[in-house]
Amino acid sequence: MANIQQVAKQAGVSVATVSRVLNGQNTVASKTRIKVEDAIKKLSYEPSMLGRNLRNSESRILLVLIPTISNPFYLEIIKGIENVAISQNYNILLCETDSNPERENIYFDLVRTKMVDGIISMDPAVNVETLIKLAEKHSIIQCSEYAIDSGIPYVTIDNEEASYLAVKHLIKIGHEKIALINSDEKYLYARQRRIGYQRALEEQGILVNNDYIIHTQHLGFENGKQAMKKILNLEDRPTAVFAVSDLLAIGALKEISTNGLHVPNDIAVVGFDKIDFSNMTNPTLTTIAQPMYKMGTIAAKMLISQIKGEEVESIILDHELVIRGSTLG
Amino acid sequence: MANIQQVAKQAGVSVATVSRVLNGQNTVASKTRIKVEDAIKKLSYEPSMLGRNLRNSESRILLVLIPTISNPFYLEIIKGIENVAISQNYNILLCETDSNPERENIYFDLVRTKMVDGIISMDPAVNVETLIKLAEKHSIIQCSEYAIDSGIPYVTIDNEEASYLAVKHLIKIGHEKIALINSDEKYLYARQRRIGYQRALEEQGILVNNDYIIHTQHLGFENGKQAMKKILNLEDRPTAVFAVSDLLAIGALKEISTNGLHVPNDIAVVGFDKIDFSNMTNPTLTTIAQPMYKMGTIAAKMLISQIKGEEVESIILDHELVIRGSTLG
DNA sequence: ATGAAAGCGCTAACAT
DNA sequence: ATGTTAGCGCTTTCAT
Repeated sequence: MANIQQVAKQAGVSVATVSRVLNGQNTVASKTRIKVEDAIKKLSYEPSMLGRNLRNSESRILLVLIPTISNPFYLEIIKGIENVAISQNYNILLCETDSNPERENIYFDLVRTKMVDGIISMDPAVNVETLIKLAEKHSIIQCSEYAIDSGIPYVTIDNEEASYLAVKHLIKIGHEKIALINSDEKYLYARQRRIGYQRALEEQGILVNNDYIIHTQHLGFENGKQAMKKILNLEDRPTAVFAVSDLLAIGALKEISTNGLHVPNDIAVVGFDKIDFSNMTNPTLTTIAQPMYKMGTIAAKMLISQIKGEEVESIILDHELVIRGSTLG
Repeated sequence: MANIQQVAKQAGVSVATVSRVLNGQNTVASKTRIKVEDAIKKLSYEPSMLGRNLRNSESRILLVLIPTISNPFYLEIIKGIENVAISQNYNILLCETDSNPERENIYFDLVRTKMVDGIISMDPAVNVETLIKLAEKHSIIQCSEYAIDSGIPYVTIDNEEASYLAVKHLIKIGHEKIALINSDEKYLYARQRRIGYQRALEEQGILVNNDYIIHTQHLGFENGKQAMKKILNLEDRPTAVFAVSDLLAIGALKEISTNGLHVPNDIAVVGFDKIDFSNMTNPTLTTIAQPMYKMGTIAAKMLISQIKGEEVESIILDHELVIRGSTLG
């Protein structure tokens, strides 16, 4: 493994000149440049990022924190982040926290120890106090889930409005007994989506029935099945269900058909996220589309700006209702 | 941001002693150790990995190359890799190649420039010659897809046997007209799986009908739908389909029911991988289970051993047939 | 246009 | 048990 010294020697120039060639500076005479390039080729030299990074005091790595890689919701976001990162010569370290504070702390150390230059946090369960403290000295962006007034810039959607839109759609097609499969309301987005749900009902003079609101610990398929089981056992069975995640909704779909009922004739279902799989079910799933890819690109751009020392502002992106088989009689 | 010098000064010792404390060496008197620890706390010092990595000539990052993050098959493998990596104080850089050689080369540079310590390649479309050349100087493991006699250690399953098992199951439950949805046979696993398919048929004296073999460019849901469309248009329509990926099979499932046919009564379907979603469809999917998590842990352990300079041997893991709704009348 | 030299933060060999 | 010091590979300031 050649280093910059050997290249300099081979080319008969100083290391400074080699470095200049490496970094594309135009202060090098083209004759010299060619000598250096020849030497580089001859020694098949590759500059070490370890040296460069130490010197520049950067790692050119961005840390992306997600609760679990199993929810496809995050995949599109990650793609967006990755594409921006690559184009700006950054790489991304993808880390699953499993919403485990201990594990999270290990990952936070990555920025403290300069192993990464900044963090995009997508974990709703993140310890906000720790995050705020970390943000004093390091570059941090929140994506999707965020903390109000934390001073940490975020990119997200209007959860309350989106939820309102979903429920209003169900009401419009004739439903009044609408259940909500929500996640734990310790999360901001869960509280916001519940409020949207309630607002849609109340606006139409429909009484909110607390028995119709089921909380789940995670956003997975199994949680959706379990929640739907409870709903099907209700005395006054709902005719529609709004689940705050597609995976939950798909679990609900499955449980409904397992019980010999039909979607949407017996029970209509609406999900949230528009993951790829929401189009693969039978029937296909009506859902709220989030601009996940865009969210990712914006989060990455924000983080990189912040790393450069620029001011960045939070952004709220648009959502959209996608009507498909699960609400189309 | 304090550095090791300032800590040494604060504690009234040399930088060497601070370094010893940092690295848990037992040659430090406990009195001195306490002084150092106090100084570290007081200055809220965090050692810089940039300095350490340069000095140790390592990055403690493993590169994981996957063709696409959209196929959940990779997710479980990644989890396995990640858990082993973390336990050994490594981190993983996850990179999508999109089976694009250009992009791949950018990622290969990561190991050439010491940005990562080694590579786990899972891309079937990887340029084998480049990979072999790279493996001369760097640590590389192949996972799932591999190159025979390349000298690069790999962990995989017996694709031919697995495919044979799947088709034999279909024959056993009474099918003779069995279609194969395969991917491009430029990939080794595709060739192996086709051989297994043929062997199962021929062993039972069933003639291989080339019209029954459909090739797709990718392993996605849409590809499965398109392939199934072709199969449904066949004059002598098959009564069963074996798809070499669950996503393909799920696409097939969808296309079959779109056409008003029933699975498994009209057409039975078998997939491959046992991704989570294969249990969420209606009917659930019969499939070949690959030990994905285990594959990931083994690949990671192999790579880390190789980085340490140890010899490692390739491993072939067990597969299993999981019989579910799509082949259960 | 080019070179000499300092220094980023750390570890380890060697000296005491 | 602890300190001194060289050096990992690079970039950049300052001098020429």
